Amino acid sequence: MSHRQESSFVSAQQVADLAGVSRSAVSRTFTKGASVSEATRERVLKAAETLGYQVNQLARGMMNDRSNIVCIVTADIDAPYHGQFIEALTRHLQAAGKVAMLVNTSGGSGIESAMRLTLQYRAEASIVLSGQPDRRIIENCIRNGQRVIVVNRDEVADGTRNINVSNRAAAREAFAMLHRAGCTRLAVIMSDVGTPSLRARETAFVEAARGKGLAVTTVRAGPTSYETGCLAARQLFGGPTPPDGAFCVTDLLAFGFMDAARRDFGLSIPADLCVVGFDDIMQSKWAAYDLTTFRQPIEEIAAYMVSQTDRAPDQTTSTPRRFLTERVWRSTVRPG
Amino acid sequence: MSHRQESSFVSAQQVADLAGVSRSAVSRTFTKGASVSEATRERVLKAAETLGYQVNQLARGMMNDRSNIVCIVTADIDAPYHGQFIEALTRHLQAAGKVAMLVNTSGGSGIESAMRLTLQYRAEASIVLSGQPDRRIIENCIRNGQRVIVVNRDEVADGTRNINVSNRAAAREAFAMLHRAGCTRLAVIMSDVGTPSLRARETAFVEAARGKGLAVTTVRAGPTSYETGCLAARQLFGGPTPPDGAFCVTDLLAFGFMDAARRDFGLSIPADLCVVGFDDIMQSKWAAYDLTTFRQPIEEIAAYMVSQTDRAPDQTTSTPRRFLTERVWRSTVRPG
DNA sequence: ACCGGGTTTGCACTGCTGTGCACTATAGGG
DNA sequence: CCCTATAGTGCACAGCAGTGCAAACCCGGT
Repeated sequence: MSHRQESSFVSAQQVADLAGVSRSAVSRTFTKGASVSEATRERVLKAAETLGYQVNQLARGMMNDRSNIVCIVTADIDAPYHGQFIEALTRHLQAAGKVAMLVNTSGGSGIESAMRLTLQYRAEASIVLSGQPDRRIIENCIRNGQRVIVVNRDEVADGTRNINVSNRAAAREAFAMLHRAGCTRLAVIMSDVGTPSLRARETAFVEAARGKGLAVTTVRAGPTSYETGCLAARQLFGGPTPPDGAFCVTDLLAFGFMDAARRDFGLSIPADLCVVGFDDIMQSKWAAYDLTTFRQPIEEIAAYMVSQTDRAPDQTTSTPRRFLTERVWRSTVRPG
Repeated sequence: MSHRQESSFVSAQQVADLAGVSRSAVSRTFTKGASVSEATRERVLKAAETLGYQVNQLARGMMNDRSNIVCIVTADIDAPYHGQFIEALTRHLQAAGKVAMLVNTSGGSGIESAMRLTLQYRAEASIVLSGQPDRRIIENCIRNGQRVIVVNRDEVADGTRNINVSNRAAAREAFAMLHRAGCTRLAVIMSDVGTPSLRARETAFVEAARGKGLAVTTVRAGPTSYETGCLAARQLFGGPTPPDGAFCVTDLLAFGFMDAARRDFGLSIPADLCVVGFDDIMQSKWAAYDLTTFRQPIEEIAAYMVSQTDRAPDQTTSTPRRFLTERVWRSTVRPG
């Protein structure tokens, strides 16, 4: 006889009652490596099947302090790059027996409220894809025994797992490609949010150009979006020094830049203008763009992040893991 | 004195010890509308701040059977349409004080395992964006007191909240637009997954054409993707009856179709070929495509879904809520 | 000083599960 | 037939937070 509301979750006690065993037996049936006889195990499974019982992970998590929840905190979920990243992360997490809690920081509430959610749900780890959480907040997470995994943030807080992508090397190579293609009036299409990884790409490109005695004009016309790319093109080609080679710190920016250059200024790519992007998102191989760019090994990064999600014995700061980008030759740069 | 490991989550007891009050007082300070004096409230808040305490939502959820977790189960998270949907959903969920658990069904484990997760984490509701969960599974969720919200599934199980989009009306209008533009050799670019909404778009278009005495050839060249759109174009324009008007049941298909038609067959749009899409995803307004299509009111749908997420008093089957799509005129159809 | 009314506070119980420990039953060997 | 090793089972407790209830407290009025 259940003392609970009719339409509420089935508990192990109810299964035990129906199967005529103790609740411990039910628990043990669903705990790997516990000692139950085959007979009762079957009785329990049958009763569970009848009632539609599923183990309460919330309670189980409270028991052994392993919620199996991992928080992904990010803004711009609808941006293609983030979408691909989230897809890979959730897939790998589930394969590892964990679940992803997706926390959107675009909603005005900001990142500190996101990290609070992370703690409230006792997530084992937080994967921060975008935004710069305050150092104090991160320290609080770590103090609570949570793992914090961070991409392309240079300042290493104690205990965070850092992941770097070879931004600078790729940016230098981007310059080399444009240089070999004979471009002399160079531009960097940048966004006005100062993410460390984007800044690294910009400065490395500028330095490489300076090494060859070439000046670069940088445009920051807004957030990291297609529209900002359009705007940048209009500023540059409407101005006094139209470029003949551009490095867009993001493929999304490159698309807007290319579209505006072609449609509003009648330029043809790569004849009049060479373009290099960064990320190699799904759209970059679409025929309308066919963008030469640098592939981020999202699958590998996601797999590594998930592996870092396990609570490791040592809390010491590990050296950041470095991932190499791979150059993807397509048709927006003239072959040298 | 804490008997716990050093690096573990802070509990209310520890806060109480530090503040010199009972644990109840701590609980009450963090419970809206409970009776605490201003003095102790401040002492508690101070201690909580010092220790970095956050309420354990897992335990709180176990108490009052309100986990505040809502599961979003979907495949193809990296598809733009899904990305935009997930962004809107998470934003609205967080504004309503809930969190999103993202369950990826692409990982081979399938949808039944996803729904199991949903139950295991005592989610208050499941929002199923793609895939057709077995009727038995849905019934199990409902029996457990969970709300199940489903898009464009015609078969109404008892207690699910259904949401429909005006697929058929839009498809009829798509035909009318192509007809007015003078197209006579029509095609539907379809995917081979039999989602009810996609099928509805196809059949309504075919019926409308038949009403005007026009035949339509349907192509199903693969899953709902850019590449499938390319393939469809190659099949159609390499075949005996190349179309001059195409209805793509998804914008993503339309992009592939247009790119292949332009690049591989030198067609110009809309002079040689008119194209209508469906969804109005972010990329549809990019200059390279500038696709005329039908906008799905994602923001409104997401808001409504989140509102349906609250456990309502009546468990009766509600009539499906219907959302109207809005025609978006761009440049891929000749003006009639 | 005493009493009444209202506000705080602590106790103890609940919800759900995992697990150490003691106990039972069973089988197998001498 | 009896003893022992072992597998299986149930009890009771832990873990964290919310809440009804009763006790304690504070304040003002007489």
